[in-house]
Amino acid sequence: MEPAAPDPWERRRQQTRADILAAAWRLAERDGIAGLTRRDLAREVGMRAPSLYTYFDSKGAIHDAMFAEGYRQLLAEVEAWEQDGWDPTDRVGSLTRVLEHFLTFCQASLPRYQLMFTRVLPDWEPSPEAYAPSVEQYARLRDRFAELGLDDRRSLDLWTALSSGMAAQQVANDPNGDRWRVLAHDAVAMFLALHDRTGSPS
Amino acid sequence: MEPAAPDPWERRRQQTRADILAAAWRLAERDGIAGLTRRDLAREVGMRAPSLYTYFDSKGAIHDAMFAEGYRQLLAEVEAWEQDGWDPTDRVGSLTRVLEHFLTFCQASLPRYQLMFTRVLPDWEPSPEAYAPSVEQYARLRDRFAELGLDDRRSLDLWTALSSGMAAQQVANDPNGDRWRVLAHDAVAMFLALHDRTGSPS
DNA sequence: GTCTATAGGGTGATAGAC
DNA sequence: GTCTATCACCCTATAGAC
Repeated sequence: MEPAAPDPWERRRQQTRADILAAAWRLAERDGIAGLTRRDLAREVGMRAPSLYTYFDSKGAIHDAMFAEGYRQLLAEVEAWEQDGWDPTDRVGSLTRVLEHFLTFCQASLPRYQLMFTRVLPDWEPSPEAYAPSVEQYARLRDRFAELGLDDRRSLDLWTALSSGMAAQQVANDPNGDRWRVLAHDAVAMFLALHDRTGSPS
Repeated sequence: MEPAAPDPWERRRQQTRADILAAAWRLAERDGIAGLTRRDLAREVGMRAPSLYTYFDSKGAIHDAMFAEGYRQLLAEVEAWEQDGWDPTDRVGSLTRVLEHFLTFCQASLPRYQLMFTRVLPDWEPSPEAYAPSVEQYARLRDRFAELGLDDRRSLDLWTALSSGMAAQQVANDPNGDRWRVLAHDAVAMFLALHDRTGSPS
């Protein structure tokens, strides 16, 4: 993200920031994303709480960085999924694989899921900069749907509701299982059946 | 809920509890469900914060009471919806009306929606007693689906994912509009199309 | 630059006087 | 039952030593 700075001071600063973020994810896995406190985080990296201000202006800035990191990871995984198995002539198979991968991604880290897709943090919302990758993700989805011949907003809205709903149910009610993930194929089949009959939602 | 107690002291106590709950909903509408504090709540009912402990053992107990109240309201509305317009011979129409009503219910009060269906409160989850009406609600849904000939868990899981996902999208992205609510008919049509073709999800 | 120490304002919760 | 006083914890932020 940041331009490569040959400045060794800047390099060290970025390294420390990365260390702090890694520690933040560790603590979030342990205590929940909302249980992350500056004191704990500082202790985890061997600092005192005020020293974190050198690297992050506020607690919100830490959440911003984690949020952006989550979307970078999602974007990277989406590219990998598409590399392996995206086929516009096989709509059912392609969408099913994407949905299954998405659910797996959500299950892989509960705090990451909560941070990216829910509003568990009452006093924080992503800054516009942190939000940008999320918008990019949506634009990418729209392009892929256009490839499949699904280019109306209603179809996309129905898909986001379906996929986000399945993720929410899976994470909340069967976090370590596959109760909803195994329904991915059915979900995609019914979604596409609607469009195959009428061309687009009535 | 509580057994009718002719004891006037107990009556007055229940009245005060009801007053506190009403004030809690007022403040939650104004400040968000997570912005509800005991000090504000006490001031709203003309008390000091510690006095609330006479009526609610903890802040969680207040959320419990609000949660249970929300499900009592939902149950009452569901019965009204079924009174007016439930017809097992018209599956598309019946489910569409239920879904539209459900989305309207979710939009009617953001704090109620968040309390009942999301986990915006990091340090609270409903007690088993408060959770009971939620289980009852699910059992009722299962019965109604059985009436429609949809009696397998997979169908029910797909439906909960679809309906909760639509509610989440509507509330989060178009809280005062109908962007997802107008898709209710399409959602139900595609859901039932899957079952009409195969009898049940493959 | 990085740290210690500390301040000021929130929160939920409790002890004990009245 | 209701109050005052207080505790423990969290947050943000700053002054000043090293």
